Amino acid sequence: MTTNDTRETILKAAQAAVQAKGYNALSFRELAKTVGIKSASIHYYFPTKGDLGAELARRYADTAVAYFEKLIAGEGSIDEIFARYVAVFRAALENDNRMCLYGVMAAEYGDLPDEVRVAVDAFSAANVDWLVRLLAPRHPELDEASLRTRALAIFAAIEGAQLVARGRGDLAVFDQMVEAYGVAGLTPKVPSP
Amino acid sequence: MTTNDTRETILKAAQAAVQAKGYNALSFRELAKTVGIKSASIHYYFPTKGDLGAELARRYADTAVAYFEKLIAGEGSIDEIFARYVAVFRAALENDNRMCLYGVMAAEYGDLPDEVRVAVDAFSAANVDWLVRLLAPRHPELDEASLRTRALAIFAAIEGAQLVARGRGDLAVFDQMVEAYGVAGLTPKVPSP
DNA sequence: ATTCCTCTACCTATCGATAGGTAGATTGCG
DNA sequence: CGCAATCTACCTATCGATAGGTAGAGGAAT
Repeated sequence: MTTNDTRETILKAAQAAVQAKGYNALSFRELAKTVGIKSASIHYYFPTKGDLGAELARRYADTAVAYFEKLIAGEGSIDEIFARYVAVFRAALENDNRMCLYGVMAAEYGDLPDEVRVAVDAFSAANVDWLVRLLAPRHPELDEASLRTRALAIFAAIEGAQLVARGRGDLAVFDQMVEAYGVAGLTPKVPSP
Repeated sequence: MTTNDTRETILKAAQAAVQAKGYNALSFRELAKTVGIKSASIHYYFPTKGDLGAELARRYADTAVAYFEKLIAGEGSIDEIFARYVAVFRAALENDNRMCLYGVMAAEYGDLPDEVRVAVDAFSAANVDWLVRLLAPRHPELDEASLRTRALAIFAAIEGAQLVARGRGDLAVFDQMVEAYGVAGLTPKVPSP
């Protein structure tokens, strides 16, 4: 296993753990056990837990941004692209009822190292930017500020839907809320499958 | 200080801590320090951390329900009552950028003792029930199931707005999102102050 | 005298982090 | 080319701090 493989394995396992149980519940020992190395070796790659957390959040944001870019450059109507966007958040729930990394970390915001906070904030900013670009053509009547507010509201609503649906342990509940957002006119309407 | 006083003080301090940093970050030692007693004394009232957490969530839900009942029985239009409902969630942010106890705990759902989960779920259920009652007169066209979905979506959207606004550290952002929900037609319109 | 409450003193388990070492691959150089 | 120095990717062992939790002494109120 090369360096990058191990590093990557650590990050993947850490992300899964945080999405399932929160940043605070992430322990180097448990993480090491699932990766198959010793906890000291994790410190070799990530000197402190804050380093790992920040890298985790950065990577999560970067991956998302890259995927979102592909989405918006790809084909399909605004509704269809939005549906694929929502599907990303749905996928977290599909994955053993986990949450978006952002949502989990935002909930623990008051106990996060500064470096992690910065990366967490970057994720929400990236989502808003992207949503603004997606929605701008459909809302020529809105000025920049109103459009941003709308984008933020949409992002927040989806995060909230994920949070609530998780407690229910029912994906259908998430879908229903998303549909309700569309029906109400808050978000684009997600086309029925 | 009577027994009930101490118990109450512990609960209040614990709630504030959880709302700020999460359930996992709550420690008996720190809690004891802020209350002004020893951690062993907390165990006298709450044998385990799970007991404390569950009581915390139950009490939070009970207090909220009692207040919501007062709201819905009081005077004012649906819009005005809804505004007072939203104000409850806003108040958490006003209180040193804390979050709703439900939101924090829901984010840590995967790491919660069962007894705490039950109490957490009860809070969302209570909110949905209440919102259904509030909105029913305005939506005679919706059947029971659709109304419940709408109520759940509104609750989720508010929780999400709180989560996102917290990262921004800006109450105005929360207000803007709530207004956006109203403009879009997802929620009643919160009257301007 | 009993009950209630809080304390001291301690336990075990685990936390993040560090020190120091090692097998093996890589690199620099005479 | 061959050998030495260095680097990589781990390891074991341990640190001090802290987690939740417990036993039992002792003070205060009734």
